[in-house]
Amino acid sequence: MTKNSANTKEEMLREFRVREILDATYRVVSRHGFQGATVDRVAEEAKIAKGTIYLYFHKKEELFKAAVEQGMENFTNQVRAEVKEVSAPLEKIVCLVEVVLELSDTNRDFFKMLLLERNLLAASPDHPEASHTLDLYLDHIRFIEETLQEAVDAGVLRPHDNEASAFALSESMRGCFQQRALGLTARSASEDAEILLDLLMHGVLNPNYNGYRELSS
Amino acid sequence: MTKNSANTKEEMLREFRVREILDATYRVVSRHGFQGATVDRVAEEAKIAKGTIYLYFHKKEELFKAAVEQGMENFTNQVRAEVKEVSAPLEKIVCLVEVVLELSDTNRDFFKMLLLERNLLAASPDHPEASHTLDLYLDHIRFIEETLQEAVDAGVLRPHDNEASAFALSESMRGCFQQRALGLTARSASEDAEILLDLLMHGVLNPNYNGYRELSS
Amino acid sequence: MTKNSANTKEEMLREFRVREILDATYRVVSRHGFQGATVDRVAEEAKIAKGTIYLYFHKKEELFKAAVEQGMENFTNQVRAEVKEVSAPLEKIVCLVEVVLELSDTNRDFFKMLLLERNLLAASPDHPEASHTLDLYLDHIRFIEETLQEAVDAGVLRPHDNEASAFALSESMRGCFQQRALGLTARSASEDAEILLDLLMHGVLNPNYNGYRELSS
Amino acid sequence: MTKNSANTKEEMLREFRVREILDATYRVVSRHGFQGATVDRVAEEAKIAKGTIYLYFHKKEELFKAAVEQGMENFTNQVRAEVKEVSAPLEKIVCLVEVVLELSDTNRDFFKMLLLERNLLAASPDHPEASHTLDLYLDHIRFIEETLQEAVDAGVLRPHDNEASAFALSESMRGCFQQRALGLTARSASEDAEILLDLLMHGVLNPNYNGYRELSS
DNA sequence: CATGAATGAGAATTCATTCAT
DNA sequence: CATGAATGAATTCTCATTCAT
Repeated sequence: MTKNSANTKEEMLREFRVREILDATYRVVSRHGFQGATVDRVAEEAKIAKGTIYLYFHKKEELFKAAVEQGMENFTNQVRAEVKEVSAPLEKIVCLVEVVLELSDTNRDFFKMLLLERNLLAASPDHPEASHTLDLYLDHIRFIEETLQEAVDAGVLRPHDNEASAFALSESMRGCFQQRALGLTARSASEDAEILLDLLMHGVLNPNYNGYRELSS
Repeated sequence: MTKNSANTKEEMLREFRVREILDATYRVVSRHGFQGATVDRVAEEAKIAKGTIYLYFHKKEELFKAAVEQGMENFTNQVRAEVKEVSAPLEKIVCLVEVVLELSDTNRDFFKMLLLERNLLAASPDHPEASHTLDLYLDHIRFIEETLQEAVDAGVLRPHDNEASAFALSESMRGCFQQRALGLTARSASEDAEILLDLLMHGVLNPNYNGYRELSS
Repeated sequence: MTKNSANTKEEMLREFRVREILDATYRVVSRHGFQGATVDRVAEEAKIAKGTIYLYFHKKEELFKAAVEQGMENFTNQVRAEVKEVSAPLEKIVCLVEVVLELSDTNRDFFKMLLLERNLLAASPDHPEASHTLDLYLDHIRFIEETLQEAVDAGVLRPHDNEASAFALSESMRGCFQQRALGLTARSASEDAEILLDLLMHGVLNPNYNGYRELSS
Repeated sequence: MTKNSANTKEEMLREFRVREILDATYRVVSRHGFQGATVDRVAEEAKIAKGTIYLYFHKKEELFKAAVEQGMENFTNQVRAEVKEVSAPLEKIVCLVEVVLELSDTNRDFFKMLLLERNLLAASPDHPEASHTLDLYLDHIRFIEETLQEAVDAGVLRPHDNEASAFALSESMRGCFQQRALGLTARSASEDAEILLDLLMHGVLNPNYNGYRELSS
């Protein structure tokens, strides 16, 4: 027990330091992008010595990977929490899209860097499949997939390839955010949400048109 | 006339060199990613001296920007050419999706780097709106938009926000390619095309479900 | 207090390093001239890593500017100190000329490079008037000017354009040193001093000649 | 004879080319300084190919040495020519000072670079005594010396160390020009000439002061 | 543990010089 | 002779990482 609490105390201190460093990294990346984010700058931002960072992260890449993953976890956890509040399957989907677009907007600076400059591979380019960052991304996709599946099970959505639509939805939302981050659109997050949902739900085919038979099996 | 042909010869030589260098860049990026792509490596790959590269590109960034833009142009031009062969509006859309997914697959290594690691801003981070790279991306989106519009005009697709669906489609295709590039799916490009088209056309809503009224305007 | 002394210790270490680097620079310049003085050579001479130099000087130019200015300051401070020892106005001038010529001789290698190869503008070519190096030069001139003025005030020298004679004297001394540095004369520094002083004091006109009236206002 | 005239024709072409290149060098140095003067720029300015320069000058240093020497020769030749027009010994000296200062002013850009940035050694740093550039400088000094000597012979100037006063005068004039090139004075060239001549002729000692005896032998 | 000075492997860029055409 | 594309050695500067205090 004593040892355990000692561990716990040390663990807490450690976690506190790690959090401080990651937050500093987060801010540095928001300001300078990943390219301009150096260990020096992170140390300065965190007001600790450069060497201290290496007590908690062995490699620079590890630090940035952790920062990215913390950012993604914060993001996906918030999305999950919000969606969990809703019970109706369809409402859940609506909520998901709205929350994703709004949250992206809130953390815009960091996400801008994350989505536009960084990638899921950088941390382990040779073994992409082993990347924890990738796992987080896939977990998020899976959550979308499950949310869609619930709606299918409830008969709200037609049966279809959930995984594919989850990917498509996720990337479409990413595209919407990218547009705004690049200043290419004046739409608000909620307007984007509405448009995307309409597209996802109804598709673009004219209901009065009957010539698509041969293409859709 | 003589002078003119001499000029042409020099021009051709120059273009040839530029092409050689860009191709080497292309290969180096495919192999090492943008992060690992140094001028030294490009020179070695092109089997020319490092200084020679600087005769054709003033800055490293210029070289990589040109390589990216050449890659994008090749890609979009091929897409346009293929789509142009088709006349029926709906078939055009089908063709577009299939060609994009198949072409991505063909140039997989470079596109993998381009889509996952690179961004549209790197070359001119302070004036994103002025980036030619971004223009190429937007031209591509606009082409998709027009293709969709033709189908709307023909009554095949319902009237809707073309631009948004163009973005969504483009990003969804990008997501599909990303999945394959990361080894996350066993589906073929044409299977992906079929699924994406089905999603785009019909959406996911169950036609027998009537509760979405309040959400769809 | 503790913090203060800690600061002092760090300050001292820093100053020590800076001094070491400047001394190495000094030696490298003496041996290779400014043209041949590279950061690599300075690092090697100082027996430190190249990167270390950049901890203390942001740019190569800054390093060399500092070395030049340190050299000039050492020089002018020594001149002032020696002249201060003397009180009689005329003796002061004699002392100044002797000390300048002798000191130049002592630091011959560095001054050779400084006077022959370097210029007062190099560090800030676009804003020569803002150069601290130039200020140091002008301070030196002003000191000579003041020393002359004292003698004028004492009635030892006739009233005349002090600034012009200060410049002329300074440049004449520079010329003397240059001669010796180039191996063009066998005279000693003190012989040069005597000759220059005679020239400065009496001019070259034959006192028995009366035809210069119309030229001298 | 034929061979001779052929030689002559070739010689003339050669000299013409050399002159063109040197003039271009002259202009490039005036504009960019010696540091910024590259072979590329000279070739561009002369509107010839870079390689052509190497047909006439084996090394870059040789080219710049020749340019400097041509500049100095033009300068000293003009000074000599003007002084030669005058016959009275004293007037000759006056003329010399005036012409030097005015000519410097006329070719200010080049001389600014020459005097402030360049040195007499650069072309042959290891064997300064062997430098032709140095010879030209010394010839100039000797000319001043002779001009002074004539005045001594005529009884206008008192007997004194001509060489030393020639050096002092030359360097004082150089100092005057430097002041103007650096924007440190508003005086005109002829005002400078007058002041310098007064200094040279009469020195600065107060004629009514008798305490300098022990210093002047 | 924390520090931050020192390190040195790299990376980009320049430019004098050569040489095949 | 003239050309100018190609070369590659040389140089500046950066920054992740280490380690003595």
